Amino acid sequence: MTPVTDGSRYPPGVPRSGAEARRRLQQAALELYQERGFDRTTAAEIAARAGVNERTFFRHFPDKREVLFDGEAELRAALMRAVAEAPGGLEPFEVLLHAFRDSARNLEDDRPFSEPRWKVVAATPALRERELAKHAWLTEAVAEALRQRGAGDGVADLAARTGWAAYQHAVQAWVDDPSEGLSEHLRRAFDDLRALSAGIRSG
Amino acid sequence: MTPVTDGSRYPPGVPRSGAEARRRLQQAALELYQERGFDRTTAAEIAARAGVNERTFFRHFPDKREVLFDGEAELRAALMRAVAEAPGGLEPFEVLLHAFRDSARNLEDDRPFSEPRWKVVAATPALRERELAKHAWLTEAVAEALRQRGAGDGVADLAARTGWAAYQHAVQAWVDDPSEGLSEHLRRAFDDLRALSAGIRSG
DNA sequence: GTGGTGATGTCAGTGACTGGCACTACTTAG
DNA sequence: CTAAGTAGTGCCAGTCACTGACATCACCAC
Repeated sequence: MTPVTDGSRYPPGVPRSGAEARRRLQQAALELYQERGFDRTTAAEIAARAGVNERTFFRHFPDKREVLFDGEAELRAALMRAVAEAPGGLEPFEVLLHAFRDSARNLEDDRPFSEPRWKVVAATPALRERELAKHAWLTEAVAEALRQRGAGDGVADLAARTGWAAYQHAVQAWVDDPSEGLSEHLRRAFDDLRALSAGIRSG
Repeated sequence: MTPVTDGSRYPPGVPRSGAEARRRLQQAALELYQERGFDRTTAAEIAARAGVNERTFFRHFPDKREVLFDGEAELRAALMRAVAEAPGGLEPFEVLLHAFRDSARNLEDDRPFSEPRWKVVAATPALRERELAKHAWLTEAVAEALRQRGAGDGVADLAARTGWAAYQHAVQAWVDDPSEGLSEHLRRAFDDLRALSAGIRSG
């Protein structure tokens, strides 16, 4: 009997929910990116470590980068919800400070889990590019949420862009100096932004 | 006589400065990206239209995206120079407003030439990603220039990030409404930023 | 005209990603 | 309990981005 395709080497007993394979692929990818670096890791290697076929990798993720950026849709939704649920009567930047602090809590809780991911992303140009694209996407979501809160188009866009920039500054400061909480860094970032802006002579 | 490799099909009479081929490749790439879209354009097609070998394309540009992002080093240098040469005694944001207006002049002059490029970039996710990476690179340059002007690390980073965000907002506003100059949009962006920031309650 | 240098052409090869088809596990209607 | 139906996977062939190695060609200096 000549060896024919057996159709599946997927481990027996493991439910084929798809979510399982997905998780294993993410885990395997992160490990390999840490061990060998992103560039010297092939999709086939990731799939092998996850116990699936290379083709399956690309069924779960559109490309090698995206495997590290899962859950951005949830983050976007959470961010928009936080903006929407901020107390009424607040100025746009105060709304953002409120929303970012919300997001900050998750960030601080997940730090031990997501720190290795950060390091890999920070060390890999291709992954930083993707991250910046995700941030642009999130910034648009923030602007949209501000609009839904009644802000004008111009104000919403400007506040979202500059507010996000301040947020990123705070995150960076927090990574460099974790002795203070992200919430404190955020507070200081917006305060400093206010001080800086006060130096603009109008006209 | 069997046909052997002739070594070069580079058009005779054309000097091999390299800069010539480079320009032709950029032109061909932009044309093809406009006609068929970035994704359905192969590097071989670009090279063919430019009259060179595919390999030559990758000698001039590290990848298919970079061909549309030439001269960023000069832009970076010009930006840093503009920051350095801003009048003394100005607040950080005023320095940036000054520098961005400088950059804005070039942007407005080159508009007819660079507008098709913008459209292609805006329409192609892969190219937008690259553009965001370039912007991050330029933002770091601005921060560095502010530091060389005596600004502290924290202030330089925050001002560069938020200032760049305001700049991008202004550029977008200008593209949407060219009836006013970019310089005016910039002025308004920074004024609006000041007004927004004034709404932050410190603490 | 001879040698050096820079730009190119040619070829082979790796790896990301895709389409198509077959197969298997889990679900649901009957 | 059996028969579709569906979702998740394996397998294969193919395109294309990109790279390394080597030969060839144009131009410049001596």
